[in-house]
Amino acid sequence: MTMGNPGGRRRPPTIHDVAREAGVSRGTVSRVLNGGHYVSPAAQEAVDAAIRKTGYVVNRHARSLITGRSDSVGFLLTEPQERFFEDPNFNVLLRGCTQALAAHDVPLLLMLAGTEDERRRITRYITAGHVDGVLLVSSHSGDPVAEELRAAGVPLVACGKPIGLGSKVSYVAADDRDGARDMVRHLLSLGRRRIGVVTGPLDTPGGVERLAGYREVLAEAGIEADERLVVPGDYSRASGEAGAERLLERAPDVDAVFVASDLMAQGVLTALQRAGKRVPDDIAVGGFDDSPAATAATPALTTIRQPWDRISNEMVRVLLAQIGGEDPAAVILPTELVRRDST
Amino acid sequence: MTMGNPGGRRRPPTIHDVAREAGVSRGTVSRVLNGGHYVSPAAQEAVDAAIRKTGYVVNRHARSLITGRSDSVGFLLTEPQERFFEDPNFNVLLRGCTQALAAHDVPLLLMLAGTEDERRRITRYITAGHVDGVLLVSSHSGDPVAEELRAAGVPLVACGKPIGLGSKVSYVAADDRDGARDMVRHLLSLGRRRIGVVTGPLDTPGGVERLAGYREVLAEAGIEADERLVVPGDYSRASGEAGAERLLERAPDVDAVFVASDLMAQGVLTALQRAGKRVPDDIAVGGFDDSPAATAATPALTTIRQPWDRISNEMVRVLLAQIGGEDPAAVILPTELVRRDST
DNA sequence: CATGCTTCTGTGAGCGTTCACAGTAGAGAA
DNA sequence: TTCTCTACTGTGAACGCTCACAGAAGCATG
Repeated sequence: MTMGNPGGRRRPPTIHDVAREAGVSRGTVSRVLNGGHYVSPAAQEAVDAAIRKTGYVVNRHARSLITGRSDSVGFLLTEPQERFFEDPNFNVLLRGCTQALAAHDVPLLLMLAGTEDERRRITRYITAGHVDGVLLVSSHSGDPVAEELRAAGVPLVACGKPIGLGSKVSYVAADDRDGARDMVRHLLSLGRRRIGVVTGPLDTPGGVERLAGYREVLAEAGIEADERLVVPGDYSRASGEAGAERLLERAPDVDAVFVASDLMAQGVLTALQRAGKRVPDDIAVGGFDDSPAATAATPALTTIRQPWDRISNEMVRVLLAQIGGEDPAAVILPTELVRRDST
Repeated sequence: MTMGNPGGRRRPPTIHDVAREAGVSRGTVSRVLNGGHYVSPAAQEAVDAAIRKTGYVVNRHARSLITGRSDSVGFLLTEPQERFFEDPNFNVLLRGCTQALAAHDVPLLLMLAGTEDERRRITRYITAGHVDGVLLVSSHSGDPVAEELRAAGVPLVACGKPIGLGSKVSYVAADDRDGARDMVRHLLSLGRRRIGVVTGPLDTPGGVERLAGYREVLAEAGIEADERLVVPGDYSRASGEAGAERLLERAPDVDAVFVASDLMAQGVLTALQRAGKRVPDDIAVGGFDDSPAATAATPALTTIRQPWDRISNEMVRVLLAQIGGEDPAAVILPTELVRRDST
C-alpha cells in the first residue's frame, strides 16, 4: 500500500530508486544517463524501463554540484533596456535563443542589468559559475559587464559585433554593410540619384556598418558624396521623423532615403506625408530590419531582412561549442532585400 | 606563494574558506548567510569581513540539493507565442517580473511551450522541482500544462483570470470590466450615443469582461442595446481593420467605437481614414492597453492604461508568498483612463 | 549549589549525483 | 594452462551546503 505524502509534494525518485528497480548499481544508471558508453544492452534496457516506470528526472543540482557545470546559460541584456524591449527584433532573438537552447535541454536565465546594483549582482552571479555561458545583447561600446565577464573567462557570445571588447569574444551578426549595399543598389536601380540616409547610432557597429555600405555603393556608382544627405538617427521613431524633416530642409531635391531601421522609417514616412511628399513617387524609402513595423507602415516598407532565426541559432551553437572548449568564433550571416510598396 | 590555476577558471571559495578566514565554523557562516539569527555581533562581523575578503558567493546547487528548493522561478508562456511576443505588454510584463524577482535575488527561467514536445519537457522539468513556482502567461482557456502543474501542487500565478482552471489558482489582473466602463462613460460624456465596440477574443476573460463593462454602462445610461454595434475581434491589427469596416456597414450612424485593444484600434483608425471618417470629429475611438501603439497612432489614442508594472510586481509577490506556504490569492488592480486625441 | 533558560557555537550526517578505481567475466593469444 | 585485453559493473568518496543536535557559557531563579 502506497502511503504517499498527503499535504505536500512527494519526494521524487532518485537514481538510487531507478537502480534498485532495474537491478543494477547507481553507476550503471549514471552511465546510461550520460551517453550510455560501456553499458550492456540488457542493462541499458532495464534502466530505460525503470526510468519510465519511476518517472525519474535527474536532479540537476546534485549533478551540477559535482560536475561544476550548471547546464544553463544566461541571456544578458545590459544598458538601454527600453530600446531593446520595444524592439520586435529583440523578441524574435529572445524567443529563438530560448527555443534553440531548449532543444539542447539547456534552460535560459533572463538577466537584465539596468541599475548599477543589478549589474554588480549579475556579474557576481555569473562569475560564480551559476551559468556556464552568456548570450549577450549590448550593442553599445565599452560595456563594463561584458569586459568583466570576458576577463573572467566566461564563455560569451554577443549579438552583433561588439565594439571595445578584445577580438577574443565570439559574436554573431547580420552582414549590415552588405545589407545596406543591397538597399542602396536597389534605390539606384530605380533611377534615384539623390539618395539620403538616416543613420543608426554611430557608437554601434550596426550604425557604422550600414552607413559605410551606403557610402561604398554611392562611391562605386561614381556619385559624389554629399554630406547634406547624411543625417544622424538613433533607431527611434522620433529620430526618424526629425531626420526626415532635416533632410528635406537641407536637400529638398532628395528622391530616396535609406533609413537604418524600420522604426525610424515609420517616422520618416510620417514626416514625408506631412510635408506633402508622395512615397514612392516623389521619394522612395528603404528601411532595415523587416520588423512588424515594416508591414504595418503605409505604404508597406521595402526593407532588409535580418535572419534573426538563424542568428539566434548560431549564437546558441557557438556558445555551446565554446562551453565545450572550442575557441571563440565570429559568424556573419547574409541579409535579404524584401521589396514592398515604399520603393 | 599562490599557485593559482593557470589556463582555467579558479575554483571559487567555499563556505569552508570563509569559516577558516573568519575563525569560526561552517555552521556559523551558514547562519550568517541565512538571516543571522543566533549569531553574536562579533561573529557576524568577522564572517561579513571574510566574505568580502574572499569574494565568496554561495553555491546555489549545493544549497538546493539539501533544501529541496531551487530558489528560482519559471516564466511560462504557453500556446500562441506569436500573439504575445508581438504584444508590447508582454515585454513590459516580462521585464517587470524579471526585475521584481531580481530584487529578491531569484533568477527567472524563461520557458516557451510551443510544440507538444516542449510542453512535455517543460512540465517534467517543473514538476521535478527545478523551479519553485511558475509565473504563467496563458490567456486561453483550458490550458493542459497549467492544469497539470496545478494538480501537481506547483505554486502558480497567472496573469489575467484563467478560465477553466479551478478556483485554486492565484492570478493577478487589471480590472478589465471597470476599465471598459470608464472608457464608455467617457464616450458618453462627450455626447456620443451610437457607441460601437470591437471586442477581444471571447474565449479570454479579458475579452469577456471588457464587453461586459461596455454593456453595463450603456444599460445604466438607459441606452438600448443594439447588437449591430457589437463586432468581434481577436486583438490583432487586422481584425480591428475588418471590425471597423463591418461596423460602418452595419451601423453607418456610429459616432464612437470602443476597441478592446490598442493594436486593433490602430486597424480601426486605418479603416476609418480609408472610409473618409474624421477622428474624433465624426467618430471617437477609444482603445485599451496604453501600448506604444497608442501614442504611435495618428491621432494619438485615448486608451485605458493597465498597470503592468504593478501587475508584474504583484505576480511576483503573490508567487513568492505562495512558495512560502501562503494560500492562493486573486489580485485585481485598477486601470486608468488616458485621454489623447482620438476622443 | 543546583537548576533552568537563553544565546551562541561546533560537529557529523546527508542531500543525489558523478567520478576514479577496483574488480569480474569472457574472449582470444601465447 | 596462463596471461592479456576488452567490455562491463559496483563501490566509496567526494562536491558544498544546511540541518539537527549536542554542548558551552552566561545569567537569573529556586
